[in-house]
Parts: sequence; C-alpha cells; structure tokens
Amino acid sequence: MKSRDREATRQRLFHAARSLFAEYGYEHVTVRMIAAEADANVALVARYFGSKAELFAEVLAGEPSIRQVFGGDTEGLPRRLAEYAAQRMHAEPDSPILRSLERSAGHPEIQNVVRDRLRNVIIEPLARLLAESGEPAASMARARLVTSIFLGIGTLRRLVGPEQGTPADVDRLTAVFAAALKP
Amino acid sequence: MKSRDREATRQRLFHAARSLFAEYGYEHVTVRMIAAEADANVALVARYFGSKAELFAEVLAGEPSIRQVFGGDTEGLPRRLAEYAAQRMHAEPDSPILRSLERSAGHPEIQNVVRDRLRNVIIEPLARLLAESGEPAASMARARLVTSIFLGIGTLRRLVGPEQGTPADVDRLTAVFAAALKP
DNA sequence: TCGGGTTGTAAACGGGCGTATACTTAGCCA
DNA sequence: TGGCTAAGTATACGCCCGTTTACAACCCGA
Repeated sequence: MKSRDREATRQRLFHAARSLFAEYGYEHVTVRMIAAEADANVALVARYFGSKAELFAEVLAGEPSIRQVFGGDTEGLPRRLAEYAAQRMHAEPDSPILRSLERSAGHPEIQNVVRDRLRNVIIEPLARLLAESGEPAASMARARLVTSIFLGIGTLRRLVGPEQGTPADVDRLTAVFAAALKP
Repeated sequence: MKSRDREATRQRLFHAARSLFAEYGYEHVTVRMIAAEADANVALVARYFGSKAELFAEVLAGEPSIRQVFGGDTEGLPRRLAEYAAQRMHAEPDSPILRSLERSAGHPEIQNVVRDRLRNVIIEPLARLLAESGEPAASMARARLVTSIFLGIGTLRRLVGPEQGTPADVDRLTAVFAAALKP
C-alpha cells in the first residue's frame, strides 16, 4: 500500500508519463510502464486520467512552449532559433514537447492532439509574429518552413544520434533560419 | 485458392507491403493487412520473407534513392533539392522511402534498418559529394543539416497536411538549402 | 470505536499482434 | 493417371495492450 494520497499519486503518474512520453513517444509507452515508473497501480491511470490518450493530452497541455524564443527583436530571431535548435541537437531538452510531437505523430488516436498543439503553439504564433513585425509576406509559409527545420533536426538527432554542435554549426543554422524567414 | 504461383504471390505481397508501409508506416501496418491487400494468406508473409521486419527491410532496399538529385553541378544542388522537396510537399511521392523512414523510425525493431538506410543512401553520399567538389569543410555537418530539413518538411506535411508550393516557396527553399550547404 | 467512503490492488477481459503448425489442395511428371 | 511435391489455408499459440471489475485496506468523522 502506498501513500494513500490521491493527488500525490496522480502527480507521480503524471510525471512518470511526462518523462516516458518524452523519451519513447506515445506508442511505445504502455500504461504499465507508467504505473511502474510511478510506483502505482495500473488501474489508476484509467481512474485518474480517463485513458492513456487523455493523459497524454494533459501532459502536452502542461508543457511550456518555445514561445519564449519568439520574444525579442525579429532580427535576432534566426540566431535565437539556431541556438535553441543547436542546444536541442546535442543536449537533452528539459521540455519534452517536441520530442513527444515527433515520436507520437504516427498514432491516429492522438494525431489531432499533436497537430493542434503544433499549430497553436508553434506555427501560428510564429506566423503572427512575422505578420506583425516587418514584412508580412508569406508569413504562414515561412512559419511552416521554420517549423519543418525544427522537426527535422529533432528527427535526425533521434535517428542517427546526437552531434555536438560547434559554433560554426550555429552560424550555419542561423543562416538557414534567416533564409527561411526572409520575406 | 489462388494462382498457385510462388513468385507471383511473393510479388503481390511485396507490393502490398510497399504500398502500405509508405502509407501508414511500419508500426501501423499489420501482416494481416498486407496479406489482405495482396489477397494472400497471412502465413505466407512469414514463409516468404521470414518476418515482417525482414519484409520491411527488403522493401526499403528496393527503393530508389534520391541520389539522382545529387547528380549534376554543385551550384545547382540547392535548387534541385528545393524542387524535390517542394514536390514532395504537395504531391504524393512515387517513392515511399522517405515516408517509410519518417513513419517507421520509432520502432526499435527496425530502427537500425532505418538509420543505416538514411546514412548510406542520403547523408554519406551527400557528404562525399560535398567533400569531393569544392570546399570539403564540415561536409558531414552540412549533409546532416540538409537531411534534417528534408525530414522535417516531410514530417510537417504529414502532421498538418500538404501545402501547395508556390514558386516563391521554391525560391525560399533554395535559399535555405544554399545556406545549409555553404561551406 | 466503528462504519462508510476513498484509495489502492489483483486479476481478468477482450482484442490485436507476429508467428508457428498441421492440414488441404493444385499442378506436374513419371 | 496416380502420386508426390510445392503452394496455399485455417487455426492456434503466446504475448502484450488498454481498460474494467470486484475486492481489500485505509483513514476520518460521527
């Protein structure tokens, strides 16, 4: 018998799920894994969150976005994006959001969740930012392209392993984002 | 009872698998789906290909690569890459290779297959090309970056849907690849 | 203190998966 | 033409999945 504290147990399950989803993606995480990691009973996942999919959605909703990167001057945006991406390239990200997105996108059950999250949190805020500041030309296409590059970097990192990013890489990445963002 | 032609049946299974893997990815295709699509018996998948994973590997091995894009002058490479990517962005690709890669990368059972394919067919040929022609500086990093962008475009397309690419998009994409390739 | 509601547990359910096995049937050749 | 071999079939196996259910243990207020 465990702590007998509903909220604490719920939290343990939530954090276990968050960590595991980030590491392995929706499909490869089982509710039994989550329960084991949280040192709780399997049935409690369904009881406290309704279903595995709802738990995933709740995890996703609780994640901070990369909106912070968007703040600041527009001229510096490419470099901030590059540094953020380079950091993700060779370090464990503290936020599992993008990894979750990348790793979980194949599952039809949560595809809508993932898609909406991607749109609402990354693409459209970025597009709005571009539309408001400076030249609004093709802001949506530019936002999509930037998002593509982000996703691709994560995917490649996951597939062929991390690479230590040299300053030259960050420079190159900056140039890439600048090219993607040029009106 | 069917045609009773071993090679024909094998071919039907192979093509059904190719089509389904491209559409749904490794994980979401079952051997029963393949068999139904090929109008063959489930057991024949194991008999003719050993296992689902081996069948997938065979499908992957049979795919043409994007090496063709690499041929030609190095100056025109960014635009060829951009056109290839833009075409993939809004059209059904006739080759399922990249989609398979994107969609199947999460499965540990075939992760090695996917990773090796990605390395041997895209990254390393491209890196070699870059190293041989012109400035060899950071050819590997450049090849990785280009591959990242490719993967990301495919992922985004799959997640939020295709977008018709305008000529301006191709121009922008060309600039992006040029920035990624600049020594 | 004791009973009722809350929390946690164990087991089972129904289903899908990849794969293996025992069997039936078709086609060819002596 | 009859039988043998290769091709195809039906079914079952074992496993894991998410979820449900029936039950046990605990805590707290009356």
